[in-house]
Amino acid sequence: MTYKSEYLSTLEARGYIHQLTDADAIDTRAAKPGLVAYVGFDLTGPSLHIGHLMSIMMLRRLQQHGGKPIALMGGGTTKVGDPSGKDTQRQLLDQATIDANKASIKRVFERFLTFGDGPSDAIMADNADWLDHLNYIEFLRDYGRHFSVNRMLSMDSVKLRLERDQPLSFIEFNYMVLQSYDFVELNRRYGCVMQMGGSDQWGNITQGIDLGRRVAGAELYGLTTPLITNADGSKMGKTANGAVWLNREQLPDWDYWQFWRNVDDRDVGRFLRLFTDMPEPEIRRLEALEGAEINDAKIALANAATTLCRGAEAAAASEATARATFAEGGAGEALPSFAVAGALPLVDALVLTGLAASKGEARRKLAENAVKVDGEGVTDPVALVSAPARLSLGKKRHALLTQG
RNA sequence: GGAGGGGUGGCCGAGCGGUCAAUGGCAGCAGACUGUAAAUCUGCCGGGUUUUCCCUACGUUGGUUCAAAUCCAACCCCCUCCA
Repeated sequence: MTYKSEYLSTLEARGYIHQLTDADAIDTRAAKPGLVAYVGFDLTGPSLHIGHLMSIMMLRRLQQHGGKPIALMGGGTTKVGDPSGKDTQRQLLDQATIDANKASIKRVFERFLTFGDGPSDAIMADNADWLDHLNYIEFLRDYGRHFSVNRMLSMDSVKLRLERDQPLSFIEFNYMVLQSYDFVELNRRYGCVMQMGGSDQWGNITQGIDLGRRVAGAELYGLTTPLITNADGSKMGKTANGAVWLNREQLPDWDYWQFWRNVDDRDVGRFLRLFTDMPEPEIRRLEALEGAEINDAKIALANAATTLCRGAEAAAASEATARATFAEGGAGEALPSFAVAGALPLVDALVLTGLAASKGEARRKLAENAVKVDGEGVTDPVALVSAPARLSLGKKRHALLTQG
C-alpha cells in the first residue's frame, strides 16, 4: 500500500505498521499538519526497555513529520494491571513505587522527543490525573454501559487467559475499560485522534475508538506495530542479564551499545530502519555488506541507536572501548570497573565483577578454560589477582579491577 | 457451600517412600569453528566448601518413618463442574 502522507509513508517504508483501523482516513488526516497521537506506557518498572522502543520511535517519527505526540504515563492503569499477554496477574505496585518509576521513565523520553507548548511539541500526560478520582457509579453509568461483556470476553487478552484456564481477576478485566476511557479523555483534552501501540494492544485500542464514537461522537483511529523478533525467531531484547533497559541506571551505556553491536547479521537493516534515523540510502549500503564487513554495519547501528538513547558521547566511548578491547586486546575505559584493595582470590573477583554469578560458577568457568586475566588464560581455582587487572570471561565479557 | 483436578528448579514438564539437587525439553553460560554473526558439535547449568562433605529447595505448616518431592493432617492458592 502506498500513502500520500509523509508520516505513513515513512512508517510503512521502515516497517512500523502492523495494522491500521482505517488506512485511508488516517492517511488523509496525517497528510494535514498537527496530527495528535498517543502511546500509553505502564509504569511497572523503573525503566522502559527495548520492547518499548518501537512505540517511542513511532512518537518520534510523528514529531519529525509535524505531528504532536503524547506519551501517556499509566500512573492510574498501572494500579490495575494489563492482562494482555500475561498468564497471571502481576504484583500490584504501591503508589511510591509507581511515582519513582514514573520519574525515572520520564527521563528517557526527553532524549527521543521535544517537549513544550508549541504545536508539534510533545506532551507528557498521566492517566492518574483523571482515573484516580473517578466516581464508580457515575463512571459505570456514563461509560460502563457502553461496554459489552460479551465482546470483552472475545478479546484475545481475556480469551487466551480463559482458554488456558488461567485466572483473570475482575480488576484486570477492567483494564481495557480504563484504557478506552483514556483515549476519550485525551481526545477531549488535547484533540488526540489516534492511539498507537504494539499488536497486543489492538483490542484495547479498538475498544477506545468505539467508546469515543459512542460517548463523544469522535472519529478516532488506531495503529499497531508488529512484534519484533530476532532473525532466529526469538523475542527481541533479551540478554544474559534480562531486558535491555533504556535507562542508564538499569543498563550501562557499554552494555547497551554491545547489545546492538551483537545483533544477528540478518537483522541489521531492519533494526537500522526501526531504531535509528539513518536515511534509507545509507541503510541500503550498510545492509548490503557481506562477510566480516557486515560488522561495520553493526557498529554503525550500535552508534546510531546508542546516540539516540544515551547520547553521542556514550556511543563514542563505547565504540572506542570496543576497539581497544576486541581489536587491540587491551581495555577501554567504558568497561565495567571495580575498585579493590590489595590482592584477592580470582574466584571472588569474578563474582564481584558480575562475570560469574557464584563462586561455584566461577570455579567451573576456570575449569572450562574460560577465564583470562590480562589476556592470559588461568585455570587455577585458587589463583589470586590484584589490581590493576583486566578480567575476561569468554571472549565478550570483560571487567576491570582498579586499585582502590 | 459441594464434587473433582492441580500447585516441582528462569519456563514447560517427569518423578509419586530410599539409588533425588530431582529425567527430558526450552532458555542461559562457556569451549571448538568464526567475523564480538548464524548454524553445528562439546561441556556446564541451586549455594558453599580444594568436593565421594555440608546447606537450601519440590505451595505453607505440622506429623508418620531409620529415611518424604513422594504417605497423613490442616491450611493457602488456582482450575473445572454443580449449588
